[in-house]
Amino acid sequence: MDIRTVAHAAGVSVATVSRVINKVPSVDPALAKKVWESIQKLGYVPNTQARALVSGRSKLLGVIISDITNPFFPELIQGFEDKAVEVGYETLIGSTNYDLQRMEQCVQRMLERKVEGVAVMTFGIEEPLLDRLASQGIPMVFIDLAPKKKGISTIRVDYQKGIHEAVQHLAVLGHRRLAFISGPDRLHSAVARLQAFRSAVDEIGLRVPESYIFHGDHTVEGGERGVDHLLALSKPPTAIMCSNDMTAIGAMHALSRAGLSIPKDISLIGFDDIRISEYMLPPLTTIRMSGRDIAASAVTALLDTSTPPRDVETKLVVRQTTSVPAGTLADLRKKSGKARSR
Amino acid sequence: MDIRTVAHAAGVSVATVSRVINKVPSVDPALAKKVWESIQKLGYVPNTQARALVSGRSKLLGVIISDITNPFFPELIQGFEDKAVEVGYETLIGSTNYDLQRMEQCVQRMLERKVEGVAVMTFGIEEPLLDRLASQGIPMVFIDLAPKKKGISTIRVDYQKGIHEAVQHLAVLGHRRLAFISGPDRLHSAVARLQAFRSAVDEIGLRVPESYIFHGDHTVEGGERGVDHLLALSKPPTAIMCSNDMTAIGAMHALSRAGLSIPKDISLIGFDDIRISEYMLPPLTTIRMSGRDIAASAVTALLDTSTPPRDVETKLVVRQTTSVPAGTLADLRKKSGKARSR
DNA sequence: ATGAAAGCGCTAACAA
DNA sequence: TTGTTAGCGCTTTCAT
Repeated sequence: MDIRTVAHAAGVSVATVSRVINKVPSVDPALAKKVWESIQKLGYVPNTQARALVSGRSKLLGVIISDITNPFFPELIQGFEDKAVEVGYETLIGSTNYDLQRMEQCVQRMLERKVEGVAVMTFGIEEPLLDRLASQGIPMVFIDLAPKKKGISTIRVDYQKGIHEAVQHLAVLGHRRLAFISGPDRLHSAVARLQAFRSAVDEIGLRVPESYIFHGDHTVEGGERGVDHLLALSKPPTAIMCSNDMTAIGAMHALSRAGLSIPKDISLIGFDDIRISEYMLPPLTTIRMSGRDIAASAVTALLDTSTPPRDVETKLVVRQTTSVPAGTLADLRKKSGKARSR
Repeated sequence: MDIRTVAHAAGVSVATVSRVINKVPSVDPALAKKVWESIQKLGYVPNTQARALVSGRSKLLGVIISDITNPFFPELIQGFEDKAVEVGYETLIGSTNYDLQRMEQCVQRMLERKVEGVAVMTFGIEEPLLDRLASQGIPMVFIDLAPKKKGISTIRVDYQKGIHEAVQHLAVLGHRRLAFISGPDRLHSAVARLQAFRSAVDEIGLRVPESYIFHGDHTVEGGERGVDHLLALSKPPTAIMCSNDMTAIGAMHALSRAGLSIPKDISLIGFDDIRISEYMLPPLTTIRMSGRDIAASAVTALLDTSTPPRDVETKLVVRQTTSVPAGTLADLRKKSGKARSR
């Protein structure tokens, strides 16, 4: 069952069938109709491999992510896939699991399948792997960090804005002891978030002791460990910002395990605004960065290497994990003589 | 840069290069070494499309899921992919978004890419689509529901066990008014869960009024609506079981919005045990069904059509969203004269 | 053990 | 507008 079968059934040449399938305008509508009918009747499905082989176009786009289990990535993938399908492409997903060897496998697979572009949405990539991609002239797109090579574009995320808003928000509430649970250092976007935090804090004249910066790993476990560390300090922070929502969720868990209530005893802010955050109890205040936007930008960038992708913004979404610091409340209580506020 | 280039560089024929790549044992080790060196030096990558075209084997397995945004599915995909890579296959993911048209597109894509098997991990599939797959002799695997055709296998999930345990657990705590927020009716696995609930409840001689059965849709929103409905009843339930964890999470949210505390005022049990459930506040009591197990089973079933896949079990994981019903507590309080228990 | 050559199913250049 | 035909890069007989 191939294109010849259809050609024969419709009484035309294979070239005509090919033209019909590819919607080449020059074909006689009557003939086209006949061909479509044969296709329908025979249940013919063109063989993508053959098409790709001869045309040199795989119609395949790769995305490399680190951990499909972090809800941020499915959202991103969904956005990527939606956009890709929209422009007639398919998506090859590679999940590295933060493992270098798997990353290598991913790249190899992408190469073998002759993808027409790959979006690297993970902690950097080894130089040699990158070169292999680059040497095949495959367009690439990165988040934040962009090795300066042609064919490589970067989606810049304005971490500053959202993080600045968050720090302001905390400062206005009266917090002076702000901590930060960061992501893995090798992950550029994590480093950028930490930097943004540092500069935002600087700006309002606050000093953050190094012990208030905990190096996590963007997992719930990292968040838990971060809180354990922070709580063990002689003077714990009154507010914690996290490098991503998964970390914040882990933090909530550890905080609650420690018998602390959020936001009464301690304020918490996440980053990403994954869908589940809104449904945490209490709903998580976080900084929104749209995975879908990033993904859509990525697809566009891969297909049109000439126009640089537009930046992605971040912004604070205030929900219910932030309030005035415990001390303030205690003072208020004493002053007003009420046993319980609220 | 193709197989000929390598052949030339190594001073052998293309056939030999092909044999080396495919590890055909008959090749002279010395020659093989030379070929590998050339491959290395040239950075040659075999073209999958060409290989697939000539060999008729795409080394591609498809998974169709309904909603990549529901954390259960990424976990499943991860399991599928891990297993697939292990046996030398790649994964083509199709997300239908509960949309029939997208389901059709998915099937079409799978057909075009000549997948060697597809796992349908979503609410059924339209008969004609199934026939298209079947007519190409593509092995399929389903969860629960198995259209009786050859080449189609089924992974049976023992919903009974876990749900039975859950109902028992609730009954032992003293709950008599059990409600259920189900999933979409067209989704067979959802219907099976509801049935298991009904039979488990029957077994302990409880009667569940129809108003206690809310038809949700496996999303957080569905869970919220379910709770809204249940709370509006003149005699609301004291415990709610949900057809999946996302529903339970939505329910937690709505309950908390209504000012009810979990599990003091109402007990809640989910289904799936997605990773985030453990991190909810309070941690969600739920019924575990391993997506990874299902996925691994699915891959095995697709590659070996003769051996039927083994069943997947479910089991209750007690965390902190269940306790004695509010009434009981109130009685206890009165009797003991304490203002607050705990 | 190795090589020569015939396609796999399709597209695209060229001819008619 | 339609048809003929030469490959795309590879695997796999069939010879050697």
